[in-house]
Amino acid sequence: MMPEERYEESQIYKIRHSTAHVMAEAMLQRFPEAKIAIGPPIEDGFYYDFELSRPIADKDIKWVEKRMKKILSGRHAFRMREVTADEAREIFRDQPYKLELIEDLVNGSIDDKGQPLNDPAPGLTVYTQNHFTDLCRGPHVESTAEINPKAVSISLRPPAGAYWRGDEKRQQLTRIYGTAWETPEQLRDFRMRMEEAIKRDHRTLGEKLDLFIIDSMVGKGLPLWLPEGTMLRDTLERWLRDIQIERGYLPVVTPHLGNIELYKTSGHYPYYSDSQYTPIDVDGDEFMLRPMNCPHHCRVYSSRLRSYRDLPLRYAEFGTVYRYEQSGELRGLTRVRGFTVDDAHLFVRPDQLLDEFKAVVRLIQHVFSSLGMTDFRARVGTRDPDSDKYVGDNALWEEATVAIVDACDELGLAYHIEPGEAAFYGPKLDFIVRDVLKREWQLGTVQVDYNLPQRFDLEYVDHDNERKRPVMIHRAPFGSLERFIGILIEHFAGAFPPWLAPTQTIIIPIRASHNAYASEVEAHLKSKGMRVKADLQDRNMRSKIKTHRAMKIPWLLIVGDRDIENRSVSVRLRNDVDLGAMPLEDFAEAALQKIQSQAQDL
RNA sequence: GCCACCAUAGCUCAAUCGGCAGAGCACCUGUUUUGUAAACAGGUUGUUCUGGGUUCAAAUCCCAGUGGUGGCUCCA
Repeated sequence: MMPEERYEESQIYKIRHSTAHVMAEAMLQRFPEAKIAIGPPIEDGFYYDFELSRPIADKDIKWVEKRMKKILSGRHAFRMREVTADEAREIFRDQPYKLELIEDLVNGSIDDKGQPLNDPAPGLTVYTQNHFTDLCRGPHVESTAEINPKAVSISLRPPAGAYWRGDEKRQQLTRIYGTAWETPEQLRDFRMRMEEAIKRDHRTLGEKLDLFIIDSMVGKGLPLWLPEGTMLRDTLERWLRDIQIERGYLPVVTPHLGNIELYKTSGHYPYYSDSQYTPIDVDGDEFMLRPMNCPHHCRVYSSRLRSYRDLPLRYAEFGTVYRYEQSGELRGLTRVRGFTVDDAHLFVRPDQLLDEFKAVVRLIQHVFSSLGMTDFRARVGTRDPDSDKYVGDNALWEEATVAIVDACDELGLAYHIEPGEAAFYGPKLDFIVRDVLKREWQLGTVQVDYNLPQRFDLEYVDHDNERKRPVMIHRAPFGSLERFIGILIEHFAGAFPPWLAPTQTIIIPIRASHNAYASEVEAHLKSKGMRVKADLQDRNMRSKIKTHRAMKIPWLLIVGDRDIENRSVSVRLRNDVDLGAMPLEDFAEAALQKIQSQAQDL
């Protein structure tokens, strides 16, 4: 692969950064009393945060956009100047956010525990274009002549509230988003990408394809799975369940609710109380909707005395968990309040850890590749050496981290290490997938845990007759069924490979007189295990084709007199390829082959 | 939770300046029997999200709430 140019050094980064300054200039002309905060480039564009005296309206945005284009057309140079701290304080004397930044730059900032985050900056620089000066490290374009006004827009994304320095206890500012490209063609492509993303939005497709709904009477963030969506979900579940049973996993089922003592023992309560629901009173005892499945599985382990010969024990459950999410954060299936984890907990001896970990990673790789999801990266989350929020002793952490990294190396998995991303009880490996909007989603996760075995006092009797502590591996290839299916919908734009398609084949009789044959074909394919329906409604053939095509059914079988005579079906694919007539048996064989091989094509 | 925007028939949307709430699709009833992207005719469907206010008059203006959308914060 070609080494990619770092975004921060690219021309488009400079364009976006400079356009952000131009937007700030135009905004100050519309809102002279505005206080400016920060305005960095981001993926696909830039933003700038302002404190405004009144809400910003669409007509303000239009005005500002127009003014920006005028400024951009003015061939104004971006001039950099080094200033002393006092000069900077004078320049920005009316800009409290800038003054705060200057102090942090001069002194080096510290976090709320007094730990230094940055060293003091060697010098301060300001950039000026036209009538606007901003505290800025740069770099910028030489002149606005390098920015094409026709490749800039600030009306594609609505303004949003954003807290100063991302801290919800501080002032909420108005964030204006913009996008800027090198050429108008690139801007047009970006618009088209956004439109494509909207077309693929799993919330729209989910409704159109009858997969799921979210009903306000049932509650926010609590999806209802319709029959078609449930078929898809069940297919995924059955598939993974079978794979897991082949690999020695043991299915268990545990309740959605548990006594609060369980979660006190596990440490989830009150440690994660922010994302848990208020306990429920049951005859004077407190019960909680479970936020995780692992405490229940620990108690399954504890149900009898274990020998070293019993390990590894791999308990698997599609376990539904409930977590409080702030209402503004809920989104379709990708962020919900109740969801099902394809969970398993492996209880292993320390000497089994590496092999078991590798087997889990192989399983996850198999799951992703079977679904054609190739745009993912792996992240090894290790602990932050300067933090004390972790449990367990250093030697065990070191051992677990080495096991994870060795496993990745031995499997040839591309990964990068991120200190500070570990769970509090152990290091982990996360699989991060990119969707069509280029948003990254954390899906599968594997975590090594020394903490819960200790908290639940889990033991096994080793061959030397000593009681020892097992290690736990938490793992979930999908992460959450809901989120995973949401991403699958967008990934396939609703056109699922046949093995996943809720309905695989629709049979369309040309006339009512062909209904009997259509039903016969339906029964035949059903007996072979296909998900198939004959559409016998009193409507004409063409309108049925239109309907089922829109539902992205993989195979449409048209049957008429000629087909009855030859015991054939006329096959039309959802991508509008017409395969013509073929013997029913040939179709069944070909379709089953595609289904059984989990083919991506038709 | 916070900021902004939005809410009209089952769905997608219209309704000029505050002046009788409409269309397409869907659905129902007939007619039609069709070889690959919507047959024809007729019909049903409304607490204009909820509650309050302004007005002779409110889908439309104002206030509050509920729900949705885009962000922010958080994410075991």
